[in-house]
Amino acid sequence: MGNIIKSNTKIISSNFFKKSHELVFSQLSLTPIQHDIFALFLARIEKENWDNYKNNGNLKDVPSYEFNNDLLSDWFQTAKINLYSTLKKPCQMLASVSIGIPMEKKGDFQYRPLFSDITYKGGVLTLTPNYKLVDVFVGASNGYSLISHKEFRDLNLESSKRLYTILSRWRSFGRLHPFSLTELHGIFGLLDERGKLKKKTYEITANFILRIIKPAIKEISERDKNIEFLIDSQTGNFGFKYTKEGRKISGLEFLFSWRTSATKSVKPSNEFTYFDAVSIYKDIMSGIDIEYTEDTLNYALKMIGEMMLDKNLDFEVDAGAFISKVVTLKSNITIDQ
DNA sequence: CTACAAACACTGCAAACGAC
DNA sequence: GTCGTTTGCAGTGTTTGTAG
Repeated sequence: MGNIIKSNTKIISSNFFKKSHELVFSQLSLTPIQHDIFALFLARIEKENWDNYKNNGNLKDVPSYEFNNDLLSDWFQTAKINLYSTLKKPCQMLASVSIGIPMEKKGDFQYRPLFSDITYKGGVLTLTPNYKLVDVFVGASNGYSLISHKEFRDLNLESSKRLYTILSRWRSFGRLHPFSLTELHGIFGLLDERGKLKKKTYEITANFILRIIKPAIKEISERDKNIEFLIDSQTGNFGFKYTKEGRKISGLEFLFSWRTSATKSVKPSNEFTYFDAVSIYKDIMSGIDIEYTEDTLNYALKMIGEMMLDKNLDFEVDAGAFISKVVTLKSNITIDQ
């Protein structure tokens, strides 16, 4: 095989992995362990691994990612001797999992397999992603969720992992707008390519709340002490509040607050990289409702000149529009305080 | 390290029941 | 009757134990 990204360290160096906006909202069903395998891959993938392939289009330059059993044992919180049992079934299924790509035209659909190859041999797991999904994996256009992988792995329920991803997306933003039921169905991976519910159980809202929302909130609150869920004083519901049309539940709002914001906890602002600035630029320009610290905004402003000169970016940098948005965001910060 | 199987936990579904 | 809640059951996924 061609371009193997070796696990040159026995640990994943960052505390976080990035999940692109496209991935978060794509149609993809995974079991809890499959989520962890996928997270392992996302924690290791870097845009630069794909430079050769992108330049010459040669499939031999599509990277594979290797993980040794020390790392795997830590990642899956199981003794090395159990790795085979832990990984076999989930990997076997994962090799045929495909992702539904959102299409412009209604009635069209497209699926692509996530991985082209998954091998476990001599205690080494090798993941070869589908080269057609690079942009989805590295998040070419939109923002991303910055997810603390330790807590993500600690969550046992699939729904917890999904909710945690969403809450991480708004980590520096205290209050998230209420979601409609349809939006929630999408977030929890319950919709097919036509936007219909895949599982008819969840047409009944109560089942959805009882089997998905409540357990997810409960588990996250137990595992991550950095997040605090609040009790809805009217109903006593823990961590969420209904929005209703008449007496029918039409959506809900998660009631939570992060004790630390991602921008503060990832690294101090003097350690921001150029890549962080690009991500911040994309987030702000796509109009996603995030609350930034003043340091963050200042840093992104400082890098805008460099971004304009960067020929590798796959989008046009509009410095004027960006600066005016940042000025507005900065004035909001001072109003709030 | 690999293989399989039993025990256990979770998910999806349906049906019964209660509040309005 | 409609919508929300609770409960039981069967199928699937995960964990743990045993053996080669």
